[in-house]
Amino acid sequence: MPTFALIDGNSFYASCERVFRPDLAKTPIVVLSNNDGCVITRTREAKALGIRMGAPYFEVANLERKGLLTVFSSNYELYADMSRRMMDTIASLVPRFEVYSIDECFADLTGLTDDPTCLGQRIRARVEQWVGLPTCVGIGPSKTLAKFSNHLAKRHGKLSGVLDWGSLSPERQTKALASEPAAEVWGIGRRLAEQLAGMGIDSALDLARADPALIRRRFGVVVERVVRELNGTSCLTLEDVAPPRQQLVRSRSFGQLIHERDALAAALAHHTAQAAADLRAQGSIAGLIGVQLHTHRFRAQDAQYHACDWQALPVASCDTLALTRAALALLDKLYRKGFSYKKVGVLLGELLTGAARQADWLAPETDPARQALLGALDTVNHRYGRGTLRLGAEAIGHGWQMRREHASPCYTTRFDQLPTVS
DNA sequence: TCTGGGGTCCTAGGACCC
DNA sequence: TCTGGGGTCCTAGGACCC
Repeated sequence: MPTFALIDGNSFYASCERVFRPDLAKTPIVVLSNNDGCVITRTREAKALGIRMGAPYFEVANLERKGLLTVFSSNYELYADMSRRMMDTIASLVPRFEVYSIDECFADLTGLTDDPTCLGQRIRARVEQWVGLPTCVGIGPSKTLAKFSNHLAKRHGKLSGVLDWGSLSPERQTKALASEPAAEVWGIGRRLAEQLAGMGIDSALDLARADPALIRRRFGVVVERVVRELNGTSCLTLEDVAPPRQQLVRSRSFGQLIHERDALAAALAHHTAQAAADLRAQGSIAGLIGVQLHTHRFRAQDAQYHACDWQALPVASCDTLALTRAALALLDKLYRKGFSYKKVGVLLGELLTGAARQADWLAPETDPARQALLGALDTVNHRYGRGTLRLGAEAIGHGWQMRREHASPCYTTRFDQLPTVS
């Protein structure tokens, strides 16, 4: 029987901030979405203040003004680097693992002779000591039960952050499933939870006891797998090699509404440059490029315009210049004067990676001089920070930058922002 | 006044083919 | 009156995840 562990960081983004701000160890913290829009991470203390997940910033600004809450703009450069350190540390203790998201990973503990709970505690202790981040570990015979155990480990302080499903008696397992709503189960979102409730399936236990054949007919194979996994039959495997991405999207809302084509073009050129760099970092080329343009969807009084168009690239490419040219041409097709724009984005599709890319014998070799130029671009931007070297197109318009009024330094990735010892 | 961004998978239905 | 049965590919939409 397989054994999976799910390890995830507690209030991950906020915990990353705390590593460099020990003065905030016990205080309520929230981290905001891009553009300081809404709350996406809350510490336990912030939850205790009654702050909702997804609450718009203005709802919590009051608490901040009174000094009851510390607010951070999201700093993905910092979180991504802390994530890498956390994953490297976990890799030093488990034979195989899968990075599932920025703050969590699955590990395969099948066949290990160690007691799973002890191993879970070792993982927690090492991540805490080496990286400074608090984690919880859930262990079970399926990924879904590992997730569920992790959820229980978070909820019940008595468990000291680790729960092995296999260590519970059948009676305790039944009680645990009965104590949580079906919506807490991985793979059951709001819509499915509503439909399940209509069938009298309210708790995780109800779901575990549902007839898989009936569930399959009503909801398809995905939910059927959830039911089987809840009963300890593993249907999902550990994917330790990440499949290459199939598409890449890069878009941001603006800090303020934009009317002029040039400002849109500057923002779009910026997103395209970032997307092209991401593409090169994973060794892919794109065959298709798209641009999307949006007005502010929450401003009902404004005329709305939402447009998107695609263009096949003559040659699949990861070249910043070629992609930017194509993106700007699409923008000029889509742009209509007179609207107040809130967001622009670039989409790259038909990505080819690795072997698939080699097999594309129709694609001519990229010009070596151009390759050297792109290599230099990536090297400089990696060493001195993204955006150090960029195209002129990014600089022709202003006013589109994100709002990030509570940004912390990139303590670990920029020389000029290293933490100093006082 | 203020409400993010980036992914994946599955299914149903239509076009088309033999 | 009768008017098959599969396949594949593509797209749109819906659901989920973090």
